Amino acid sequence: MSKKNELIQSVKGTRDLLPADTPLWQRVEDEARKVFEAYNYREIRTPVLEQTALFARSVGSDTDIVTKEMYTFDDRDSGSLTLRPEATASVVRAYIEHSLYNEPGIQKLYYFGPMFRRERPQKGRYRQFYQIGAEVLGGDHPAIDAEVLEMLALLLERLGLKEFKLLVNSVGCSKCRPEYLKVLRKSLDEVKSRLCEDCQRRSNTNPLRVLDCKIEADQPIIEGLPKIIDHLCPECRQHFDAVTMELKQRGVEFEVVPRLVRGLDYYTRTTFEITSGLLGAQNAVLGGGRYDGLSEMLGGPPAPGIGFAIGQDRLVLTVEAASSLKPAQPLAAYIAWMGEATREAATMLARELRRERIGTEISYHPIKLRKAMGAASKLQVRYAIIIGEQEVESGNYQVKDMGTGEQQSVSAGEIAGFLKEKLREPAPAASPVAGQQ
RNA sequence: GUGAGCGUAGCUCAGCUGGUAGAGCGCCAGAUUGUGGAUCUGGAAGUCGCGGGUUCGAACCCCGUCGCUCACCCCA
Repeated sequence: MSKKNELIQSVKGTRDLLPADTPLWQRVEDEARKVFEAYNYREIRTPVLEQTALFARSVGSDTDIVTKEMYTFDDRDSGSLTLRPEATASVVRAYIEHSLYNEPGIQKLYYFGPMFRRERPQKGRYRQFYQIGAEVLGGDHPAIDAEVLEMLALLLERLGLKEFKLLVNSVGCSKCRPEYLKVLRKSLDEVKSRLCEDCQRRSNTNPLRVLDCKIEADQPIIEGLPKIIDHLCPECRQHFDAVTMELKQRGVEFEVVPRLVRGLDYYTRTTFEITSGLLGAQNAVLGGGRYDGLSEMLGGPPAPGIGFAIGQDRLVLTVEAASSLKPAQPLAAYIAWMGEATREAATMLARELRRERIGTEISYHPIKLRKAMGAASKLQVRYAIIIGEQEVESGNYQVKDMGTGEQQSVSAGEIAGFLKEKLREPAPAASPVAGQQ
């Protein structure tokens, strides 16, 4: 341990999720899985590493993600590779590569996993971050868009979240968007001088971004700018109207936000975002939209699609802030044994309980009963099982309810069954079990 | 890439105009050799982020550097 051994820390923007954190993450993942599968989505797992060209072509070679945020390196024999900054491109690539378009019906796919973007970290934004996402490929019916949003609303509801807003817009298609951009540029030229510095720059580089400006003083001016939903082609207009109508039918609350523009090039028509006031500046919990041309951009057949990505880090922050989920009861039982003469009996009981999926802890070396009870208490187990020489002799062990302090004698062979029966009942109010509905 | 704030014990933090480090919580042990959560007593644990400078003397002042956080940008 010389002083020269410098401490090695986790890489900037990455973090460890410790045992104190993971139950919430698991809970969010479990709920997402259940909801998605109820809507007939199936899981897909794609590599974290992809050819750089995949993202350059789909996300857009002029976007911030591609120009300055990707972790890219040259592999010895595979050319330029990139740690995925998002997963939609990968899912569509896999869809094409394995000809999933030949499967009957449309494909509904979901995924979980880490994404990588080299940005300056801040609250809710990390260099390795996690997304829970889904894609629907092979259909462009407005009912699909509406169903996706209905599903998302259900997921958030199941996670106990109420403070969120669904924002919806349409960004048109390759036919109507260029027309709109012309109109927007023209209007911007007239008002540009009155906008903030950033917006003046955006007017040239990315006029759509001006609509997303958060500067108070700019708002009245932005209000006056032409809206893309007023410049949609008849097909896009019809699609948008159908989506909003269906959302109303399904009882999904939403708000049409003409200024909602998404940052990735492949989006067409429906775009959406869900924001939470419980986050900081990075208030988007999830975002997504339709991408009807993406499959073709990647060399596949025409295959319209729509999808979303939930920022899991942000969702967890939101759930935490709303404290809508209670921590789970950690463990069911602790076995307290006294002296070497009781070791075997205790070990065998632990083995049996664990085989019966009853969470059990036991000391590896003999300790005083007092210490054992202290350990049981710290672990917050529901039951302590006491095995001393008397118990081994009689074959009846002491089972103590740590909540009430009541203790009873149960024969060794019946303990597993006894605990299983008891554990079926919810724990007393002092230690609620997560997610009981 | 830009800006601001903050780095003192495992955690949360105190430490006045520079005099060489403290509290609470947690942890360990004992009071209590077969019964936990309370209480009391004791204990372990700090290169005061790192490097340099000023000074008789630096956790404190100055410079640099690294890290974290938040914000801009952008996005999940």
